[in-house]
Amino acid sequence: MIAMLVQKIPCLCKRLRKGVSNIHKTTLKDVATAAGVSVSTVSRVLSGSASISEETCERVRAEAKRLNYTLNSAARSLRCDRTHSIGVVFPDISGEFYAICASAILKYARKKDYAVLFTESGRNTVAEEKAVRALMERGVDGILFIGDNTHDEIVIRTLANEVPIVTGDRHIEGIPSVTYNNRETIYAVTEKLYESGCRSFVYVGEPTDGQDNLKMRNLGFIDFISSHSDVQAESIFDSRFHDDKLKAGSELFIEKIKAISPDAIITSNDLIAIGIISAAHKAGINIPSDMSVTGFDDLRASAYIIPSLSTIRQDITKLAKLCVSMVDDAINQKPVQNAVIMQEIISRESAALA
Amino acid sequence: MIAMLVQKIPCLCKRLRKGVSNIHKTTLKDVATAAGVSVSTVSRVLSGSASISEETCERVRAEAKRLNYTLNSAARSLRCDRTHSIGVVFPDISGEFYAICASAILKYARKKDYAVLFTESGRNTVAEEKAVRALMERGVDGILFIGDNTHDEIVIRTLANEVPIVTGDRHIEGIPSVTYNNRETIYAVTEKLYESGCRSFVYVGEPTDGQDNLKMRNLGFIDFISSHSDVQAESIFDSRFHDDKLKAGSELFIEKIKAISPDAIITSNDLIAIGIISAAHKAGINIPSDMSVTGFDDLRASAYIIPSLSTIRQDITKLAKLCVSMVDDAINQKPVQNAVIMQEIISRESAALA
DNA sequence: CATGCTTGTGCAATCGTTTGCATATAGTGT
DNA sequence: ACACTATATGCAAACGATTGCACAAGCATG
Repeated sequence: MIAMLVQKIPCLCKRLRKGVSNIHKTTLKDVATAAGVSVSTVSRVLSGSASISEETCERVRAEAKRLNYTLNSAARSLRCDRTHSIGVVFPDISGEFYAICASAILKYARKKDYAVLFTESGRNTVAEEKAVRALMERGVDGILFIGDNTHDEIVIRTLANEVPIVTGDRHIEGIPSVTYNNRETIYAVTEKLYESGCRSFVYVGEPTDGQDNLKMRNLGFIDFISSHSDVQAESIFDSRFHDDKLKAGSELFIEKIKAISPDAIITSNDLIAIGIISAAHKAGINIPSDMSVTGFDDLRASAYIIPSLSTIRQDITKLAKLCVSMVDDAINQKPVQNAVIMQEIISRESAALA
Repeated sequence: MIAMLVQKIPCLCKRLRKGVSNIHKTTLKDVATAAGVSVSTVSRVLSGSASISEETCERVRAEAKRLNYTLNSAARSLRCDRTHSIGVVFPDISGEFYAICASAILKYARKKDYAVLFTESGRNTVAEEKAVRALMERGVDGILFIGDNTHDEIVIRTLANEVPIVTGDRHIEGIPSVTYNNRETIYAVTEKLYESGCRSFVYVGEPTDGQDNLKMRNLGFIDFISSHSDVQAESIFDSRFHDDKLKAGSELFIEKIKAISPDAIITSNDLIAIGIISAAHKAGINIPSDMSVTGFDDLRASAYIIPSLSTIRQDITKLAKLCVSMVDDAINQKPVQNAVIMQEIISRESAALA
């Protein structure tokens, strides 16, 4: 009986609007009627876009408040072709770096009155394209791509013709971006280790396919090594890091690094470093007296683990702030300029980098 | 000259629409013209909402694809009074728990074709109200409140009359919720420590004002203690944990816990536990031989720190999945039922909980 | 007093989609 | 051949906010 009734109702929309939940949302029209003026006047009062007499203004505002008027932003978006929202594409929002970045983006976006639509690419081209398509359907005013991306630049380039785009922690020629000086920093770290006496090094990181940051970090290492003939060095790229960096770091140590037994291990990530330290500890190897280990990111816990981790800090808040402000500028047709943020070397117990 | 020109243009919207960036977005009308049918037919084909001849369908779909048609969801929202989006309010999205939760929400929401609008309350009533207001303006179909909240229940209760609401990791009488069994779990943890020989305990956590989870955790502790006369126990609530749990844990240890020197420390958070362990290590106190320490949350790094942390795992993915599915049900007027998720005790090196 | 400017307000079109209703054509049963 | 249904399509009215244009009233200038 009830099933039949439901089936007979032809229009889901109408049903929802007028049907079961009949909380009528106050519209401009309601306010206009209540205040005895036209809809246009109310609109102008509330947006402050024209000269309206003080008296009318007050009456309208009072009624709007009394009736608990809430703007219908779908209507505004339709009319103005502007949603006041930005889309953000992360590889995966759950990592500490991206989570902090997301939080900061939210903060700065709110200051500029943008709503934020987050999506995850899951480091998967197909998923990312779908996510971006959804963002475009939602009519975001601009899109932020944060972090490494496995997918083709061409997608972003094409997209850039339709909507303002800014990339964070990544650079694509011709697209506004905010990046870090990865190469120089790793060079400096290697140099500091050298100065403190290390002569054999292992660089450990994820495979660098298509990820410029990781490439740059390794290049910084190579830069130093190739200009110093008295050192031994090796780079290990392991795809297991894509999944669980901590576990992979641990496994990698047991399999390979222990045999090489270098003076210092430079990693591209704190989690990898923590995994290695954990495995080294179990193997009876002391960090840093037997071997130095450096991380990358300065995770919140890195200062508190034992031994505390020497690492590289990236100012994530600055990245977020710059990204939001750049995409805002791009949306408003203002000129934008690429930015590079300097990383900071943090010396703690696991390696002497002072 | 140019400045004058810009000033003379009266309508920002029109300017944006027809002006500088004149990329005309394909509409139903364009597709209709191209396919030689009416707008309604195109709409029906693309939404599959009515019987349309196979031939017409194909022609329309082909044209839509050729012209790269993208739905204007503002228009649809306006017409149907439904945005297919949900709002999510977090205290702060950058913590590991919330970040993982956000990621999972994104995943399940996408499966049900919802866009997600995240906001942060910053544990601040005023900010939260503003955030919620923004969500309402955007016309979200439902709202998820995740995590502890400092603000008044009344706000949520009032809101619940306007829009479907589900709370995650928190319960408010009369509002659908997904929660964890905090009280029982901490009871069980205390019991296990007791069984392994501990007789003096310190419970360490944030002040529990208005945060039921924290209250429940401490109550589980109290439950056990008050039913066993042969133990010594104390609860310490420290407001410094609101800021930097790691650092505060460390300071608290040095100031107080060291003097008490209990057999076991039960904390309400992994970070607090890590801070304490770090300080204990510096003070020459061995965990767990001198003192057991338990955490709460099972952060990713907790298995890899030294000593590895015994803690309590909450299935965050399950929480997210249930929340999304419940709010979806609520939106579609289906009945919803509160859910409680069981926590899991993880025994590692820092305390014997097996 | 005629003209022009300023200020305050309303009318009505518009944004792109959805959908109730009308209609046209084809097919079925008697 | 007639009525009747099913299928396929179009027409036009909404949804709520914005804004160009029109216009009225008030005021100042020559």
